[in-house]
Amino acid sequence: MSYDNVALAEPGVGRGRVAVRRHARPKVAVDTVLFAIDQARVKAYLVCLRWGPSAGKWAFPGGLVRDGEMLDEAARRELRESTGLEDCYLEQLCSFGDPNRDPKAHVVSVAYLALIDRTCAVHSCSPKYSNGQWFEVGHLPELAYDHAEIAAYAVRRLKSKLEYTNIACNLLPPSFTFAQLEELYGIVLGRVLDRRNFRRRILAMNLLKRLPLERRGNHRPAALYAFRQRSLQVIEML
Amino acid sequence: MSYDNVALAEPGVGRGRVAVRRHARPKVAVDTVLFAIDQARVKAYLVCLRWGPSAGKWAFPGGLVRDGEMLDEAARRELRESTGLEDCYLEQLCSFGDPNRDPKAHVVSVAYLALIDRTCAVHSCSPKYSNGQWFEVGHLPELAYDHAEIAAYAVRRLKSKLEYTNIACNLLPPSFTFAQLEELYGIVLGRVLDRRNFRRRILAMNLLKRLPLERRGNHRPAALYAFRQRSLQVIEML
DNA sequence: CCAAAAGTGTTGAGTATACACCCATGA
DNA sequence: TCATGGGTGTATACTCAACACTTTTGG
Repeated sequence: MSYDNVALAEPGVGRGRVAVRRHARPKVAVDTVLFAIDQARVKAYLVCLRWGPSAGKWAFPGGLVRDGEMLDEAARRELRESTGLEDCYLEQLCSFGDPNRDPKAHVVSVAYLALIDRTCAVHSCSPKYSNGQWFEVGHLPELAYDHAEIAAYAVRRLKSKLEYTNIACNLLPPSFTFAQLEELYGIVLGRVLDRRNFRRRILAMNLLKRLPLERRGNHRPAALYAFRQRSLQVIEML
Repeated sequence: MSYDNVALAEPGVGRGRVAVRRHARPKVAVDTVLFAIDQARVKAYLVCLRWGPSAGKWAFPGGLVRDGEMLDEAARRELRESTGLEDCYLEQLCSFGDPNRDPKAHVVSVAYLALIDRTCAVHSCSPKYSNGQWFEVGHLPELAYDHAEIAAYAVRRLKSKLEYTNIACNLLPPSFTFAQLEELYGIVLGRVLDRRNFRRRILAMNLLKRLPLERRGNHRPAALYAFRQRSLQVIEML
């Protein structure tokens, strides 16, 4: 590819033009869709932009990638600055590069999906933003840039990964009951699941280990489970 | 996100440093993995780099995205310049952003997957490259940058999409026999398929229409089929 | 009439779904 | 003892995989 010589090598592009262009290359940003389950709803964390032409609009936290920085490092850094989260599940979604997606400049955004197990884990909000808040997915406010598209993509990805990976472990506390797990699946997939069949299916995947503990409450105690691995595990379904 | 103010808003980064950084932002490139089936093998098109520290190494065709250019436009342009292809299936894979992936500069690459139905559709080779050639996937030469990783990702994506979309239509001529289709699946998936079961499965997906034509040859004539749609169609498997 | 590839059905195993009752606990 | 949620088994429909012979054509 020889990136450095590309402009010279491109047929039909004069040298004079190249010189001008050198400093008008697209920038790279990351934007992170952070999801958590709260009150039986999938929620996404949005920040309210303080500056620029989109000031006052809501968006996913993000920002420019620094020179020498890995993409996911950038995503983690922006997320930390906007939410105080030190560590969470993070996965790249897709890149969005419409030159008009940001009215001010050509910014290519690499979108990320992040998951945490409780909304209250989010504390601080960067001075970059005037506000930060959880919104129910499906009732998001009007979003800046092309973030509505990013949101739709993230929801689709979450749903599909729930079906063939152990990704759910990032939306639940370290130990949980089957009822909690089933509720999570029901909420995200948007349909009720048969308790017996659900339990069988999940156990067949062998993702869980039963803990020698029970959750005690007002009623019959419920066995607690944990995921065997917290790292992403894909279920083969040949 | 307010991209423009991000540097100022970042805590712990002094203003002096920011000024220096402004012109050292990562660049954006696209790299395209072009596949075709040839002689019962999956092949990928590689170009040999002429300039830069990786000169002499093979890589997927690609280059920097221009200001104001859509990502897929950039991928198509680079592909056109390197292969002469005017139009083909193109889909975004993933972005690769390791700052050390290119020894010369921090370049974030958005990888693309491209498919054509015959290797001989590739003609020209940009003066940017010293050579261009088809290689059997699985016997690729040593690749520049992180292109080996990109190659692995592209192969995985192709295999999985073959199973639940009509993507195969981009690897076949407009009309084809069931034997050709079955051969294609066998080659890409790397295993032999039962002819009767394969036919049943494919017909159940309802992706094909039977043409009122036959391919005549030395033996019994074979019915010709075509895909109903050439646009990407995802099969729901609830 | 022979070789070569095209085309076609059935059976059995395993998997997924639908469904209802008993259990353990705290109040 | 009752209300509440936790936990389990079975019968059936369906899907998927395995498998072999007949047909059509050109030479």
